[in-house]
Amino acid sequence: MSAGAWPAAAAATSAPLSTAVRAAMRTLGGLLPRAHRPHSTTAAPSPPSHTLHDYNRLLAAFAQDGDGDAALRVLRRMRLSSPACPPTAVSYTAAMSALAKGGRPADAASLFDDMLANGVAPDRAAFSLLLHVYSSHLHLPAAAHSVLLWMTRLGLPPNPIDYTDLIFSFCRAGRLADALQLLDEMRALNYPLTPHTFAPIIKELCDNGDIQAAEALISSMRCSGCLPDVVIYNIYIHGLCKMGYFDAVEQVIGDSSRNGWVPDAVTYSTYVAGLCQFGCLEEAFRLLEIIVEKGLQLTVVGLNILLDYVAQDLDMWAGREVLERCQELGFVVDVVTYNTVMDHFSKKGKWLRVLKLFTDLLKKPITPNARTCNIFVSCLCRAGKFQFAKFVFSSKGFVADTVTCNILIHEFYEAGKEGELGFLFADVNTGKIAPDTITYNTLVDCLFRSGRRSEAGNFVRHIDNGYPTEPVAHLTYWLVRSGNTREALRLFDDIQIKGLVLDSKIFANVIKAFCRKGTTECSEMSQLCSVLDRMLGIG
DNA sequence: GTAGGGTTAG
Repeated sequence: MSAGAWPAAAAATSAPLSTAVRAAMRTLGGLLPRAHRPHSTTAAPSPPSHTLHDYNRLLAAFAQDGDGDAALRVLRRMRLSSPACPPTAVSYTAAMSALAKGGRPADAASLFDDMLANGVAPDRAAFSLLLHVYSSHLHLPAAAHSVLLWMTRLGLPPNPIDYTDLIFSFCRAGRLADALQLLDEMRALNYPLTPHTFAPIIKELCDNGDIQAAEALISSMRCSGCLPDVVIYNIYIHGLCKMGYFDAVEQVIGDSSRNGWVPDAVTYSTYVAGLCQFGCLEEAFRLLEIIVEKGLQLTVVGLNILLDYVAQDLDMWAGREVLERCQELGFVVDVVTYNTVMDHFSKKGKWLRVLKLFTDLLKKPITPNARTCNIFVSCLCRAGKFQFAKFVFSSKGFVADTVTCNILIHEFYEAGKEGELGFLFADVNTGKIAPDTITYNTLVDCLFRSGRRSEAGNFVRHIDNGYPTEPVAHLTYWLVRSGNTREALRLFDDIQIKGLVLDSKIFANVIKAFCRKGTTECSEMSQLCSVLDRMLGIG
């Protein structure tokens, strides 16, 4: 290997080296790129030959770091070094693990094939990892299941964790029957069952609204000696909340100590969020008091959900009170909390309050994100502070994205200031911001509403390869609403002449527009009928 | 290497 091969890759990896990698590198000094070697005035010693153990240690360290490229280089080095040190199943497994952890699960799976092609027999751990990659990373439970059968045939019996992995994967794919069959197999094999095995099954049952089956399975756990823990009950409580069965939630929590578990912050946050979603804010607040009395907190997600509903259903000032109270109580708040509160103030037109929150945020160890910036810009526009918005947009450190672009287009058009959008389109034209379908929809709406009907039509004709569904649906809506139904029909002709299909979204908008017009004139009704005929393919 | 609640901007 050339001396230059590594440093470039090493420089590209900005993450600091982990202790594990450093330790392994000390052993393998000769493998290091020059850039990584400690400065030494003496000549480098001739590279020692490395043992399999050394290589595997290094691979294990790269696996921990998720550095797939480095692991692959080590494998190559093992094969090509002289004397050769052929990688074993352990080496391949570590490299697969590095690839999977580094976000390259497909490469990890194909490395398994390389191992076979190189005549190396996979061991149980290699099969387990392959099964894990298929089930958890690639979301391919059927492939993972075939790995399970394959290893069984080879006399390398899958362990309870392999089964649990696969059950999880089947459940996530909605294949409950397959998951239940595996559970039966585990029982038949007398494998120990843990809450980990049941959790995904109970979740799937709850997601399907099958509360009775979930409850029955939890009872069977109690009988079989696998005591359900707080995670199992939290999944169940979430299922109950989604159905609005709050009496049952009370009962499950009331029975908790008898059933040997203790409700935690997730239990109560789930319950609070459930109450909010059903509009039971008073109950949510009562519960909040109980949580505080118990010395527990809401999780930050739970708090954010509560704040969102409080601001929507009561008012923002109540939201602010809740926020302040929670901060007094030492509840953790995060950037989403701030975004939520800022957005609600923004919608109430309290831009100074938003500015205050934004500056408060900057003083805290919380980093604003793209949403924070967009909420801020949108708030300034809503308050008519267009110069301020432009200033923020072009400030250093402000990273505008497509959403910023959509906000600005919408707001500037609303205010009749579309002529000032040059600063924005400069960034779009240079490719700094990529427009998306919402950008196009927004532009169609804005063009039409500012009276530029034919421009809107031309625009839709020229986007992408012509007539993308959503902008067409928006244009259709406005045409019908403004009484230009015939023009909408001509638009449909043009689209169909081009060989394109009229999407149901387009017709949905036609109907919506007619409903909004609220007109019952005969001529209009016959036009609506001809549109409906088109929709049904009989026109 | 495995299970829970999952919120905010156009």
